[in-house]
Amino acid sequence: MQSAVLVAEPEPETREYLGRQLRVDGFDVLDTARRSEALELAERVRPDLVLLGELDLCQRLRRGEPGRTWDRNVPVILLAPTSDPDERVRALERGADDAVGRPFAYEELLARIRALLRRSTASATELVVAGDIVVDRRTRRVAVRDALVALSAREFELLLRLASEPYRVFTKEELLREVWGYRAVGRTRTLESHASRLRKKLRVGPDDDFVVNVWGVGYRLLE
Amino acid sequence: MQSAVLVAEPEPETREYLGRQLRVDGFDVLDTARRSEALELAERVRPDLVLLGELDLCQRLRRGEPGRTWDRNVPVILLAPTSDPDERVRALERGADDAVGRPFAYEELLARIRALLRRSTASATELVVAGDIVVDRRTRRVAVRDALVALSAREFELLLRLASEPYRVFTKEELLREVWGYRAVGRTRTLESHASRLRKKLRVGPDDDFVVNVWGVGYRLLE
DNA sequence: GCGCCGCGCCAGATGTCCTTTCCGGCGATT
DNA sequence: AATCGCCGGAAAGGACATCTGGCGCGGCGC
Repeated sequence: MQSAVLVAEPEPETREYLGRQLRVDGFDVLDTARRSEALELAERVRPDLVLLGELDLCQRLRRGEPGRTWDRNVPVILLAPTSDPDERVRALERGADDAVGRPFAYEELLARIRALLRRSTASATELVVAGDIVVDRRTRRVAVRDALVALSAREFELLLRLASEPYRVFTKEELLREVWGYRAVGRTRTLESHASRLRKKLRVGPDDDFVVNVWGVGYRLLE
Repeated sequence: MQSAVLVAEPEPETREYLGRQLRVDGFDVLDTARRSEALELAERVRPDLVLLGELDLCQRLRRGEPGRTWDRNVPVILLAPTSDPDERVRALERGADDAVGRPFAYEELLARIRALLRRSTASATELVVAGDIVVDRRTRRVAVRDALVALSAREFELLLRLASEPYRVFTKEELLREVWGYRAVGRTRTLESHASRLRKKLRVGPDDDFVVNVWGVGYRLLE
């Protein structure tokens, strides 16, 4: 999933440069030069992170304003006006999560954006997506085209292993070793039986066959 | 409440200086020069934040090690060896939440520590809400759909842990470790009987089942 | 000291899942 | 097309996890 970043920076060249770069790096970018528009966008779009060019906006963003309902807890990084550490300290004390001086190295800013997003969305979800199948390892829930599917413990572990590398073929020995912990060979019927049940449970539409057998080798997820 | 900071820094002068300063600023400080001791302290003391002097420890801290059970999600700030921005980028990419170069300004480091603690304990508010269940950790009162429920100390702690991340599945070992402080495995009956009692007490309506068992794994709050 | 309560633990009952077995059918090879 | 090995699906027994009522202990208030 793409993260939406709001860039509130009055200086046109920097703003456009950041917009371009961040889009290249896979973010949804909204940008504005005006303070009032920044707050309006924060309310309307609810960005995942805000890149601020001005310190006073930081306080307003954190404090909130009457009648406005943006997320006052949104992650914020401030682009301080100079390289003076005091300015970074001031920003951090006024509620910014991070602050970089100018001129800044884009690579470092990008790394800081990613680190902050990582921290603030931690434990939100741990999704493994393979085609139409979504596996949430935190809640251990599985959805096929938004239809929830109830799996047993082994079935879940088996699907998780297959979904971790969709299309790849896993040998039976591999699956028995990694999902069951079996060292010896020969208990393939156990695996086949589970694969069969998993295939059936994942069958939401009539033609669905997500768990695919590869003759003489093993199984894979998705054709 | 004081926050505990683990300072893992091989250079003696820096380590002692940081320890002194941070204590003055109201932190509980543990420090060590040795890597193995840093991991041991992370496990035993469970600090609220780690100040790292070496990059490789960052990865080990995040990845975890067999048999060790510290909080792999603990906030981490790296003291990079020089002022080279690339070193900061590398640290951030390897899982650190923040990175400052050397020499560093203590004031900025302090501000960054505070900002990171602010962000990472943001969810630890007084009122924990999970669906129809409201837990007030200050008064230790619990309400299910506005109906007050009386819980014992352990039941409250168990519910609090479950409610801190509703829908997430907790393994039994995890709950026994985090709620009871047990290290060894095998005392699952104790947990099960508390889970059972908690489930019963939270049952306000006839069909309520907030404490849900996940077969072969553990428990979660809410379906 | 006495009663009450919470806690940890136990054991029987209950329920779920895993494995194995059987059989029919398909794929590959000749 | 025949044969052999491999696989899918269903069903059943056994294995294992879980629920729950109850018991003894220890702490606390009276």
